[in-house]
Parts: sequence; structure tokens; C-alpha cells
Amino acid sequence: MAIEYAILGLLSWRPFSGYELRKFFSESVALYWSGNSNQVYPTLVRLHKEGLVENEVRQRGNYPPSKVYSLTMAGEEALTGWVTAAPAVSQIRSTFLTQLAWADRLTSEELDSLLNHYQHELQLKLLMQRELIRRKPAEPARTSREVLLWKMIADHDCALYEAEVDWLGRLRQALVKEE
Amino acid sequence: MAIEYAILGLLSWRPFSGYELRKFFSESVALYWSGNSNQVYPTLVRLHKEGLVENEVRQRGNYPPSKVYSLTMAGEEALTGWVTAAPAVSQIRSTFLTQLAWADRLTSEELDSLLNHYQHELQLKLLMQRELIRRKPAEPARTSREVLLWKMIADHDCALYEAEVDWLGRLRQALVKEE
DNA sequence: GTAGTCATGTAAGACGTTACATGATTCT
DNA sequence: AGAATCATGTAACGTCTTACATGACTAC
Repeated sequence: MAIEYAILGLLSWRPFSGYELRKFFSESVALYWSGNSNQVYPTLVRLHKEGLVENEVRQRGNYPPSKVYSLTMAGEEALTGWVTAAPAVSQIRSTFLTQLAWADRLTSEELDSLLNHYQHELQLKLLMQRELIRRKPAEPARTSREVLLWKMIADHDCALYEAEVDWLGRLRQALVKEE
Repeated sequence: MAIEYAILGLLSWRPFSGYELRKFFSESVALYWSGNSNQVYPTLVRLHKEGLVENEVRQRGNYPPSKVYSLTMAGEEALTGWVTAAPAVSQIRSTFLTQLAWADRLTSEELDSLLNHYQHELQLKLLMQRELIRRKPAEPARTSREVLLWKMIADHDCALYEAEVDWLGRLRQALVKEE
């Protein structure tokens, strides 16, 4: 499970409560998880059982108490171990490709409209991603190298979306030639 | 669920048994599902209940009988409807990026080794993908346009892997400059 | 006789999602 | 008065995976 390491990573910066972790995930460009509670809270409980994190309950008057988690030594080691581990190439799973696989059922006009639609969606995603990056350079990185890494991580998705736009361009050209 | 449309799509070519569908999925480059039985058989039962497919039980002596499925008119329509529907851009989820997010814990040498490792993995994937495409142009497409579509679908993953190699190159260059 | 293929299906579990439950406080 | 935020957690469900159960036939 990768989210457990994302959590350990955030705790390596500073202590977080479950609520704060969820908020961070939901706003982060790089850490893609939605930040839903059903994933964060049980993971924290498990990490606690495994001795990788410890928590301090903070009472705030009549507020619900919050559990502020921080890394243990074992947690530090687990994080470093994972970061060093052999990286795996992630699988690409595009529903659109499955749609395209049977797009021969469509007329040339319908197919063109489908591709056009997808191109617009891609360009919209690209714009949104770039806007998110522009607005939110405020990840609390501590060294210039970490700033660079987070910048490149955010750039990664842009690079792939651009590659898809290019691919789509080649596909459309090939279709025009084919006619 | 996209696999249900992938199944409808295959059945639009010709009748398939569940076993044949699983085999097709497990060998296909474009249709990325593993072809595990727990996904294929229940889906066929559901599609049958919904009236999108019908089956004919084929008895073969003492062999286990096989259920050969084919599309109904409603199935044809459902497939066409889905192919025409608004395409969605798929989310990119790379565990490697999460690993990179806390790679500032590593020394320059360790980080370089991590990036090197990932680059090798990427290039291996690219080679494997290209080899799969070279070996297996035998998808039973019926029109030259469909041949083109399936070629571009197989090419899609290559294009993205190449983009990732480029991105990695930019990252490494930026890191060298940074030092 | 051992492994592989043909053929159906179930069990259990990893990972992710939305929606719900609860309850106080703070902002408009 | 109503909505948003702070803060925990559970329920239900969707998708996908590996592994198991069963049983006959086929090729080495």
C-alpha cells in the first residue's frame, strides 16, 4: 500500500492529525489520494499497531479531541527503506482506449467528434494541472533539492498529458491519410 | 465498469465462451485486464440478466460444457451507445512519484541510483511492449480503419513510456545543474 | 505419471470511492 | 438560521487481484 508511505513521508516533515493528513491529500497535486477518511484513519491505526507511528491526544475544550501522530524511529527506518526500494513502473489503464477499440462502429464524423471531445478534455486537464501548480507552490519543502523534486513530480502529469495530445494528433493525421 | 464493454466489444466480432474471453484478455496488449475468472464469469451472468448477451451451451462429450455467448440487439445498442459516450481522461497514479516525494532523504548517489533503476525499468517496459506489438499484429480486425485504431492503441502506451523517459532525463539534468 | 489445456466457478483480500453518523464551534 | 470547519470514525460498495476447487482430456 503506497498511501501508508505517503503518510509516513508527511509525518517525517512534522506531526499531523488524521484530519490534517486528509486535508493535505485532498489539496495535493503530487499525492493523488482523495483523502477519504476510510483510508486515512484505519491506516493510522495499523501503522500505530506496527509501531511505526505514535500519537498524542490533544484535548481542546469541548472540541472533539484530535490525535496528533508522529514518526517513531522504526517509522523513519521503514520510510527510508521504502524510498530506497526498487521502483516499479506503473500500469496505464485508459478507459478511452477501450472505447477506441470498438470505435470502428462509428462513422468518420462520429469518430472525429469523439477524438475532438477527448482532445478538449485532455487540454482542459492540462490547463487545470498547470493552474494548480501555478497557484500552489507552497509545499513545505526544506531543501532546494526537495523543491526541485516536488516541482518535477507536479510536472510529470503535464508531461504525460502532453504526450497524449501528441499521440492523438498522430492518430488523427493517420485517419485523415487513410481516407 | 469498462470490462463489460470490452466483453460486449469482443462479442461484436464473434461469439466467445467465458474461457475464450479470459484467454483473449490475458494475451491482449490493448485490453489490459488480467482475464481473471472472478471478473469475467460474473460479468457475463450480469450481462445475461440485463439481456445484452445470450448463450448457447455447447456439450462436448465428457468435457465440461462451455457456454458460448453472443450479442443480442440490446447488446449491440449498448455497445454503440458506450462507444459514442463522452470520453474521460484517466487519472495517472504512479507509486514511483510518491517514492520520489521523499527521496530527499537519500544522498545524491542513492537518488541517482534510484533514478537509474527506474529508467532501466521504463526502457525494459518499452522494449517488452514493442516486442509484444511486433509479435502479435493478429488482432482480428476487419477494416483497414480498425487495423489503424488497434495499432494506435498499442502505440499509446509506448508514447507514454517515452514521455516518461524524457521527463526523467529532464529531472536528472536539473539535479546535476542543481549541485 | 506429470504437466498443460479446456472450462466452469467461488473465496478472500487489497485498494479505492462516496455517503453517513456525531457533535461542537465559527463565520456570514 | 444556516453553512462551513474541525475531528473522529463506520458502512456499503466498486474494481481488480491471486489463489483455490473441480474434473476430464491431451501431450510428453
